[in-house]
Amino acid sequence: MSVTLKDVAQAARVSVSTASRALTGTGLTSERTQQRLTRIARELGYRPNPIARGLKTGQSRLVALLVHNLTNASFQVMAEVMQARLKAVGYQMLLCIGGDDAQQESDTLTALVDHRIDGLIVVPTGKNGAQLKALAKDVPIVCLVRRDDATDLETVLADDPQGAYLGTRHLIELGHKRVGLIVGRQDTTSGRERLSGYVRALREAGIPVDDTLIHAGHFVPETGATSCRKLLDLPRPPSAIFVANHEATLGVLRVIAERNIAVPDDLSLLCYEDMPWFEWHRPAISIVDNGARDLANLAVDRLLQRMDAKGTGNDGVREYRVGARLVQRDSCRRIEVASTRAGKPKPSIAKPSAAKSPSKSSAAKSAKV
Amino acid sequence: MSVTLKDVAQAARVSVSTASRALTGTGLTSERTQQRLTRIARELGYRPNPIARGLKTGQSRLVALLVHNLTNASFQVMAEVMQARLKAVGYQMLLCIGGDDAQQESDTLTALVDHRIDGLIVVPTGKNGAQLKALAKDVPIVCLVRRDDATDLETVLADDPQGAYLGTRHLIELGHKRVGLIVGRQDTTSGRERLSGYVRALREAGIPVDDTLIHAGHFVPETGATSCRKLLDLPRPPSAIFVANHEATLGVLRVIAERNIAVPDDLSLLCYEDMPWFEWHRPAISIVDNGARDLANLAVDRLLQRMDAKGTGNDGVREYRVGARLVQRDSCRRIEVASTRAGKPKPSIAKPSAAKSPSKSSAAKSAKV
DNA sequence: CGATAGACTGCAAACGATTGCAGAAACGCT
DNA sequence: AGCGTTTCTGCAATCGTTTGCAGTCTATCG
Repeated sequence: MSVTLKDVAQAARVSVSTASRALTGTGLTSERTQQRLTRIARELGYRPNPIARGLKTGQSRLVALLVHNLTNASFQVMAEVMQARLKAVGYQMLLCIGGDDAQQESDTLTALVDHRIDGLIVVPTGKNGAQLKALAKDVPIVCLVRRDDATDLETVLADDPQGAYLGTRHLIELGHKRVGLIVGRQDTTSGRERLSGYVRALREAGIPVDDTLIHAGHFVPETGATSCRKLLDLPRPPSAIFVANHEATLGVLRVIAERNIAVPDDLSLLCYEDMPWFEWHRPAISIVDNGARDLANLAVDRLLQRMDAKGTGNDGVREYRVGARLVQRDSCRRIEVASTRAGKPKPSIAKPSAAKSPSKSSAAKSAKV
Repeated sequence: MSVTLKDVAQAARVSVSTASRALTGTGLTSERTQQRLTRIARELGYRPNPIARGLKTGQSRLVALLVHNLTNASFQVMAEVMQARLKAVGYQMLLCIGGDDAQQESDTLTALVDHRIDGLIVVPTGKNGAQLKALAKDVPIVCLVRRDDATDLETVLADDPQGAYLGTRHLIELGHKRVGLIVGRQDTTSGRERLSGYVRALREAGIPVDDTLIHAGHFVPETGATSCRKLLDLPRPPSAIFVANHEATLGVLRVIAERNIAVPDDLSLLCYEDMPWFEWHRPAISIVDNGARDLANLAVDRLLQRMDAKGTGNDGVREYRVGARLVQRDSCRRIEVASTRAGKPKPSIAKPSAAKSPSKSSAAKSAKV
């Protein structure tokens, strides 16, 4: 079948062990034989068998990335970034789709460690914490994007509190007083943290938090649709909606289309995490970018370090954050008075009038004074 | 570290070989010892080491799926389907992103065979035909969605000629005489085949093929935008556009939004391959479904069969097609049929008759095309 | 010139499983 | 009881590498 080390050794008239040492560079080998062997190996097209090697060394040069699904565009770019990074240092990346099913995730997990992966980056569903914790003894693990509270694994998170804060503040600075929030389930890290960022921005601006403006739900488009309808049907509907639940975005857009709502003229819209077509949507949709590339890079950094420092256990830091940033496009508009259509005359005398740094809002088309 | 076969054998006071035979079920083993061993193995938490097993058997129980990217939604569902299917028969699926880079694809390919994968399903870029052909000697390979002309690999294709034919015929049956086609590069299987299906439907209906209505381009949104503009700017623009290039769809939608064109009142739109948000877009977009799930299933079927019938080489059939079907939603509209009885070439401009579709046509704030 | 360190090299034993072959036990039959 | 079958079990080799240990060779020094 394929060329083995033995073949190379025979061709070079040395023993297998010498060949091994020469090719791996380990051990003492004379300069000459080393060069000779690499040449011969190349000529013969020798490729070391990772399986045999793995059996002996206990390593596989395989790193797995386990995500629950790939519909979220961020995961696609993360996967690509990671694959490139890992390949550069000699690892093959295994991308596995865990599904939302706990059993499925669990099975995949054991299959992976059976295969003696050298490292694992996982977006935990939170349903297999115990297993993850146990596995962490055998293989370096880094959690991504979500924290699993049942473990104390090293975790790389988006700075969701900050991202949600930035987004909300942006809308407030544009003059919005009633900002609807559609956010994810409150039993997830991101769900909670984004809500808190939203609240913080409101507080900071002295705007009271109105519970009727906040909708938390599952990570599916339907959530977005129903939440959006409820928001719009409010007696005093919001002048801006912050969709801080990526998966809900489609549902929101659907309702907006259904009702022929003009964005941003009738309603400002801000979303979370980019989609490739957002900038081509009319109007182009402004977003809070959670920094997927940075997340991916940091996760790989952490994992590699962890894999190197095999024995070294608890090294202090367990949680990393990567910054979020606002990407302004055309779906948010400056308004003067908060509620435009609701009859109630709003006391426009906002107390601590924020808007100290209006920032050059991108081509604000209609900032009537 | 982990429990080995030796541990189990010792605990059961039998030899390793007996333990192996009992647990794998191969060979002759007494019913009693078999049960006893399985029990002990379970108690000890024994998990066979796939690496060691692989070294001996030459198999890895790993199957790879290599795609060039995951942005195409079809690939995501295919990946999920395949993973589930393969897991059910005891294989772990490796999902690899080849990128559009030939070198990258090539590297990944060799890494995979180095790891002794048992099978490979690949969406070939067409740039590594020679390598694929060589690899096919070592490992069963099935091509998916695209054919690599440099090889004679077994290939599972969508029925693009039929799909394009169905779509075009649908539009024709709705009364459209001028159907614009936006299609992929003509050096790809799908690009050519979809064009041919379009032409066939036209011919069959006695409609002359107008080259100015046909735009072939790269698999990127920009293609869709520029093609769409050109079509709309024609002296006699089409009354329907068939976007048979999935990746171009976003560009088309963008132009339609830009120009405030009312779909389907002013223009009928038919796309190829679903996206999860198509049914929520307003209007919901009709598509030709290429049958991603079926494709995935068939590919797995073929691969598994091929993996079983190891030695058996050329078994005749080399190309499989899975049927396409039309999914009618709201983006295509019947227009006044020019002539029901004779093929009278009637150049009359379609009048804006609103009678036909009772649906709440969207405000129609726009002028005519 | 011989001893000795130092630099390489080869032998052989792992790693954890599978598997051909031969020996042992159990069974039925005359 | 003796014999041939059948049924099970164990020994040992093997897959392709790595690696501890011991042996060989060269060169250097006294």
